[in-house]
Amino acid sequence: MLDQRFDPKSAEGRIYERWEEAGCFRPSGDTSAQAYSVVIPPPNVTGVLHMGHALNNTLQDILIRFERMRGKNVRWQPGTDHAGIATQMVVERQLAEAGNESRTSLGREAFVDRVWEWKEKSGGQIIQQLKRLGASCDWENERFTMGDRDNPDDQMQEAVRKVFVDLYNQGLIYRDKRLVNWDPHFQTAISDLEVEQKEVQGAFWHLRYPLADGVTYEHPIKDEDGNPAGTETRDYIVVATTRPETMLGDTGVAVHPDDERYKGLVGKFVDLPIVNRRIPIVADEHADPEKGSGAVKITPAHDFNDFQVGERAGLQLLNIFDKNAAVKAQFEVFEKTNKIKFKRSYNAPDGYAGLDRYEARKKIEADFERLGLLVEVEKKKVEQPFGDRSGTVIEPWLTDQWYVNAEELAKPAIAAVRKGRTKFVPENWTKTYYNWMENIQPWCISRQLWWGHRIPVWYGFSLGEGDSALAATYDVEQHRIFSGLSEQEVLEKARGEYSQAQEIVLVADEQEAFHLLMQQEHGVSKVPIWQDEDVLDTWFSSALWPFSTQGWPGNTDDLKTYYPTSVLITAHDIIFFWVARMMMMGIHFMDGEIPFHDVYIHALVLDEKGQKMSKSKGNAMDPLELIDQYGADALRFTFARQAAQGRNIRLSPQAVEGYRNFTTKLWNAARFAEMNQCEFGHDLKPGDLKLPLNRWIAAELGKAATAVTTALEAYKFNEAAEALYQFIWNVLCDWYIELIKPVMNGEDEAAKAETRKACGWVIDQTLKLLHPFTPFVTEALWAQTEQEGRKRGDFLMVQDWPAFADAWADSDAEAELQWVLDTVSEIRSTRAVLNVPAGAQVAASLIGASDKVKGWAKENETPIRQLARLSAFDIAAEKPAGAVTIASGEETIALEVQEFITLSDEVARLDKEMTKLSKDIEGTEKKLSNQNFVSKAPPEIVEENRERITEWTATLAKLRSARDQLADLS
RNA sequence: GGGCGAUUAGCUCAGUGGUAGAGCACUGCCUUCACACGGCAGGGGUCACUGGUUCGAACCCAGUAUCGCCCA
Repeated sequence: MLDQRFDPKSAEGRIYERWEEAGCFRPSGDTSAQAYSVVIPPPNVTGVLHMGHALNNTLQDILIRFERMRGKNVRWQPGTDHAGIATQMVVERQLAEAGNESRTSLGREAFVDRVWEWKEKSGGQIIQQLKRLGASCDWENERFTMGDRDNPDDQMQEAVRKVFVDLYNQGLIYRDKRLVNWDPHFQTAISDLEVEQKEVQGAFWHLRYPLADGVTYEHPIKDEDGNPAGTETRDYIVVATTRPETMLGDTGVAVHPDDERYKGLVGKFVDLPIVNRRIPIVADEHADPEKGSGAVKITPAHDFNDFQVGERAGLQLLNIFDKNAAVKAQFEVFEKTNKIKFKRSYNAPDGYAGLDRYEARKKIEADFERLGLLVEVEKKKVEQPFGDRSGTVIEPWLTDQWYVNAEELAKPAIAAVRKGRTKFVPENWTKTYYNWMENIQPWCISRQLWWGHRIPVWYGFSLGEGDSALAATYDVEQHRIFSGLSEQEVLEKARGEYSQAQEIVLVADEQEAFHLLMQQEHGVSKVPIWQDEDVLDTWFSSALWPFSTQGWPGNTDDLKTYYPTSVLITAHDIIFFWVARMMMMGIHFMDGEIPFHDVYIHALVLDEKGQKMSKSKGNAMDPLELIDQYGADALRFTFARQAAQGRNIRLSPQAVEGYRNFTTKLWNAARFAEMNQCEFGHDLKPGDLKLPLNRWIAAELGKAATAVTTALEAYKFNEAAEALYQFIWNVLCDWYIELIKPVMNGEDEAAKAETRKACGWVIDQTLKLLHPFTPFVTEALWAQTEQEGRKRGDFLMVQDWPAFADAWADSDAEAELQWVLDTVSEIRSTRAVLNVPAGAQVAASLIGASDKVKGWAKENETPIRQLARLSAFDIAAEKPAGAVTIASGEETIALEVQEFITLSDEVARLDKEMTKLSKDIEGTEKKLSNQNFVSKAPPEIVEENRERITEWTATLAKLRSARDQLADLS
């Protein structure tokens, strides 16, 4: 006997373990079956399950379970991402908490060891949390983007190295000195995507720059009302800036070429205060005459826009900050002809060296004030770039980094979507994809971190004439570069580059290399080479996920079977970071084959008010708490039910509670079936059922099955969930179970036997259909409804998907039961409107029905009487005196409720119905009298309208006559 | 500045040319033998606005307004 309710808390964990032990999550390996594969968006190894993960993995699991039941050879590839910065941050914080040890005091090797230790111990807790959600991943094939620490030949690592080396050899990865987004907190470069522009309270500093060489000009001025009031002679130009401290690195002032005010100044110079440098005034369209004074200071080495202005105007680049974003003691001057080259350096002005950028800002303001050159400080909201991980303000900084030529790789990736080889669902995301891919910038892939894939590049000095140490070039740009899959390979390459007599020695870094070289006073016999100290952007390895997880660069069976993957399921905030890059890498390295056929972009999960959930806002809901409270099934069904394409999901605990109630409803339907000795675990074929009632529910089940299947094939999770909800609650429970109660309590043993079979079978099929959505409660019911002599055999999750489509369609039974349902509903409604006591048994009769309907009435007399609470349901020739009538088309139902009702209620009921009908009839008549409608609308639509009018008119006539009789009575 | 999207019942949202829907909330009745995490019945909407296309528009087109997100 089933308990009264399902207890998710005690059941879910057990069920999951049994699935896993039985190997239910492994691919079937059936090579004759169609392969279906999905790679999980690998959560950060530091991650904890949040609502986004929960939704994302629920949707994946629904598809995976669905396709598994459909007999496909399914692999859901799980794993985690090493998450460079995030993980390094976690471990650094732990070190700080544990004592005073820092990353740098520990040293690189020891620190990386610590991170691995952390990863083994506490990393990947999110995997356990995914299991609580019910995710049926192929855990035995779990992957980590950093591979196996102890295996130098690890394939995940090899994949990364091979991709880098191949792209380098193809000229698609290159080293360049450019402005990067520098994160002063982590002291690393980050990519454009990792920078968030935020509006913050800031200010505009209006500064006077004195004109050089005694130049003056006439500046238009305005009076108090803002009207032009002539000009004044100025020997200075005013610039406005949000970052006054960067003036130390100014190398020009720009004005708009069409700005009449400054036309005469272009080509002249200003004497830059404090640093006392002469810098030119140039014309450039970047200067906006409407903003501030219309003149802008140009700091090419510390601002992306200024960089471009500098390039156009041929200005020098002046690097004033060190890696902490503090003022350098020595400013470095760079020039760009075709490449940016170091020229010389000179001292920072007195008192500035070592100041943090914000301290420098204060000092600049004070100094300008002192010099009488500060016009005003205007408080203003300004956009500032922040590192998405560190939260600190990003400093544009001139450094050497590694870049991927994304523009080149994007071309085939764009074409693949254009040709429809990869489809976005919903389709409108393709525009977002194109928009970004067609304007893609070089991808900065090097990071000055320790946790990540080390860049497989080694450097050596250029030795120059005579191979003497003194002739060696120590300029970074002159270094020789060796890229290879292994140290072995790199040593080989280096041997080829240097002279035969020299021994190649691997050293730790450039400094050590330098020492080694300097020890060799005469000819160089030992040539040092050292590896690049940087690691790769985390997304570099995630970009390979669809093929690296399947064994590439090996030519494995997995790769052949599961690549390309069937669908990628992810949220839109990751299209650029991940989807686009997988497209680029997949196509490039897999002989032009796309990484996935479909990309399903699901909604973001917001809180009840439509706000993004975040820890800092304190509005984050914990999926695990909801699972504890309502069960994983309830949360999953809520997601499915709300996962309509193209909209965000606002999640409320109330909704989850509602769907928990739904699982309870199902549970109790099964409980009812069990109590009535329904038979589970057998099969039925169309034709096996005789009773219209059973044929009807089989037809309804078939319709639901078709709806669920088509919806899931089209990624319409909400429609699939809705079809199931409706079928289970509104059809199976509200009607079928109520209708079979009289049968079960009746004397007709044959009918009982058939109904027991039908009911058990319908519930079995329902469990299958519902299983992808609510795997736990359905699996529990499957197990607990196993009966003697009818063994379930295997788990529900590996049963065949119901594929009876329309085989059970049965128009006779459907028409009959529809009539029964309508009849019961009409009687109930009339009773309620007339305030007939719910418990009262009243007599009813059917008048004017066709022979067919009379047959239906006889056949279903008992259930109708029970559901509508009738003492009798007879067929009569005419209405009993004083009875209330329900008019519907040709037939009339008379209810003998005189004793319970008041005349006014009945008048009101009739009037209300008549008003509505008259309005409907009028509208339809108007439509039909329109010649254009009759001649141009499809004939079936016209016919439908005609039929409606006929039926409504008949009903209205009956209502009117009932109303007339009432009027007579009163 | 560019792009994408939204606007439908009190709330959250489905609904891509043929009589406006769901869940929740609300109202009335019901301790009916699966379920009160329940049953039955009911109220509630100029489908943001203005034009257009069409026999017919929540749906297609153009514009307006408001709100949101992404990119620069």
